[in-house]
Amino acid sequence: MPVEDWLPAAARAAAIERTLKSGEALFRLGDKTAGLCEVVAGRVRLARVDRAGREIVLHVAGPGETIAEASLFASRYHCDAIASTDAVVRIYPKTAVLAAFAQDRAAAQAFTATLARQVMSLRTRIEQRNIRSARERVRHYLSVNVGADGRTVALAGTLKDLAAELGLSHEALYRTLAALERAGAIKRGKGKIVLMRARKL
Amino acid sequence: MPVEDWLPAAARAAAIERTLKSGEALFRLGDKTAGLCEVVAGRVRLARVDRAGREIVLHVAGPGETIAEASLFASRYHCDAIASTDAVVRIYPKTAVLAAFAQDRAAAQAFTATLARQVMSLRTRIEQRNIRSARERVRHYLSVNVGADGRTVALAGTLKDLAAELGLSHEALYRTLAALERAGAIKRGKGKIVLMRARKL
DNA sequence: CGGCGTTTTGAGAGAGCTCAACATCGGTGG
DNA sequence: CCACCGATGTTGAGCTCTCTCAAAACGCCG
Repeated sequence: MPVEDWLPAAARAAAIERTLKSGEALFRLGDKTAGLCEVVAGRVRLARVDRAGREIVLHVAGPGETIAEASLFASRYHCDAIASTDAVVRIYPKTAVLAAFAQDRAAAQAFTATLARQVMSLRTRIEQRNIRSARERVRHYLSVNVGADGRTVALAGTLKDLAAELGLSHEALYRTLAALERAGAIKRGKGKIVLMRARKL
Repeated sequence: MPVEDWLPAAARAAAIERTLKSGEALFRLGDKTAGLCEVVAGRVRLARVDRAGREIVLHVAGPGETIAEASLFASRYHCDAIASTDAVVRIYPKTAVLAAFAQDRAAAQAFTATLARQVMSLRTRIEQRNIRSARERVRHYLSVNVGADGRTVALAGTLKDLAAELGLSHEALYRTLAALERAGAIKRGKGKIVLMRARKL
């Protein structure tokens, strides 16, 4: 849900805009929280680094999406936010947003509903990450992310990015997609995947 | 955070109490949502069933914890809730809770903060589920769930339950715990695990 | 004591990861 | 316009680790 639809103008007016180069960090785990953040352009990923030094992608946000909602109630960030492409973000300071919620009940409730939806989508992601099989994981991703036509899945970034988002090695993803295409289950296009025969997935 | 601390008495008065036998379902995916649910006694797990017929545990709630928060804003449940032990739950009807939030701003904000925390803990769980290695996954679980003393991890149910919660086969969990104990990293007691040498974990 | 579910241990197979080599593509600069 | 370069995309081979199937020891409760 777009920020303009529910965040009162007073809070929106306090926004700070910031541009990020690809690979640049918006914030790091442990930094003090600034506030709610909306992605205006590009893509920003939330990630943590495991003890083996590998990055674990928790979420990828595109234009219109917000990140760091939970940080309104925390003093420190609990993960990294890094631009996956050149990006522009708007930061709504914590105090301004909380003040707006105190005055505008509808805004507060809309925000709560947003969080509730996020909880559901995170559960879905847990379900995905619990799947060991690359094929099933890809299948699950495709079925969750089909567009309105029910057959097309738009790909935001590179396949390598997707592999990271899926928690697979990029080789495994390549192989799985190739196998699915060979089997006639999908067709790959530039920046998209079209489901051909759900039966074969 | 205990429900009594933030939910207004008016909403609490509308609660319906229900007892569940071990294995009994509180609700199933697709059922119409009733409202917020608090676990009074026993343990209730949230789970989905994957297409291979295996159950994927999304969360296990114990006494004092609430489940189905997100369902306040949805019309259908998006996962199953099943009693892992004999249990008692209190259901606060959706309308009563939403009405309370409309009147009591502090309650609404406390609820929002609860959701925000849940988002964070779900992210942590995604991180965990992304780990392939059984050893690392157990290590992650232990480090996230150590008690106040920093060395003891209380186990709610059986090791088999824990294996399901971790998304591991129970054999893998047994072997991993045995190996960690042999290495002197942990010590197992009844219903608990004590960390001995974090170095060896 | 008998029965059932949990806890253990063993062996084998499958699947993804890692390392490695190579092809492709887009952008840059001569 | 073309050569170069880095990153993405692709494929191959071997290894490791977990899963699965099996079987047995253990513990608890009637």
